[in-house]
Amino acid sequence: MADSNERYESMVRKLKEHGYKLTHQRLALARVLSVSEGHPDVETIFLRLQDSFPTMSLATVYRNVMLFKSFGEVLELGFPNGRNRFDGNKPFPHPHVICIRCQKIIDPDVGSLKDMTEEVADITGFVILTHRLDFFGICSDCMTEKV
Amino acid sequence: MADSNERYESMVRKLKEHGYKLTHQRLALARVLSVSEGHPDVETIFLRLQDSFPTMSLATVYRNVMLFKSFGEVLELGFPNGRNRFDGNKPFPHPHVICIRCQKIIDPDVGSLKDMTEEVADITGFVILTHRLDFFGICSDCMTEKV
DNA sequence: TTTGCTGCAAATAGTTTGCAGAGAC
DNA sequence: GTCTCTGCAAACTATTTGCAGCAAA
Repeated sequence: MADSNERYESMVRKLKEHGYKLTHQRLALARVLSVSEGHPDVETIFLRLQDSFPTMSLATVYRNVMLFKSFGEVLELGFPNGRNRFDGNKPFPHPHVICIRCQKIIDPDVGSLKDMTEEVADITGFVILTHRLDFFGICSDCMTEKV
Repeated sequence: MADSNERYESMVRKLKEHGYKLTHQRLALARVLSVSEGHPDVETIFLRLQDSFPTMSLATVYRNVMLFKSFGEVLELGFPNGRNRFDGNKPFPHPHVICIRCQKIIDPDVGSLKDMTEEVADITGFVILTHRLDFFGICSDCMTEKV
């Protein structure tokens, strides 16, 4: 896991560089995103912020998560069920392993896709900008649990 | 591309095996899905069906695409924007290359992810059931087009 | 003081569901 | 003739937007 203080500083720097105001809400959100324990969805981020920031609204969470995403400071993982999840700790493409029972998401340390990306570019004539690789399965906790 | 007649027969067989009725709507949908030219979204499938089937409703498309998906006869590609797309021609995990300008999706012929899947299972302790690999970029048509 | 930001509530868009009539077998 | 399926419209859910008041700089 990346150093979350560095991540936080980077987010704050991007706000300043782009001329956005440093509101309490944005700073609190940057704090939560920079840790991003467990790849939270918007609801989870909202709940974590309410602990320290009771007046926070959902709309503000959406607006500012998207703002940080536009700076490349947050990676959005979209899902068909509409509960997208966010990673502000490692905001660059990397593989995910997702438990289809408990929805846990972890980051495995595996080799990069650089070779395959080049192969795909050669074959298809696309200019490849990014990628997404998810493995779906059942985590060991859920495997040992009674049904 | 797989043989679309074989795919169609397979879909019809699954309907019979599971005791579902062979309605005109389901057969027409199976025909469209078995070709799946261009990984259509629900709206596109709906429009294609209306040519030959003017009374078709969107709800019926949704219900039956999901029915075929439950048989493993259709692969759903979910996207954060909510316009999910479907592949009834190759309903098993395979890489996709997606143009972020024109939304075209193509299937590149690249090596499998078998080795990486095993590596991920070893590292994480997950039982890996499926995966998804998408490359995002700009296709050659869109690259040469004027902005 | 100025300008951008937040919170609220209403709007939006894709998808799902309840129900009465239609159709497969 | 029976029982599932369809079409319609309303419901649902995550997200976005308009707007009036608030707060950062």
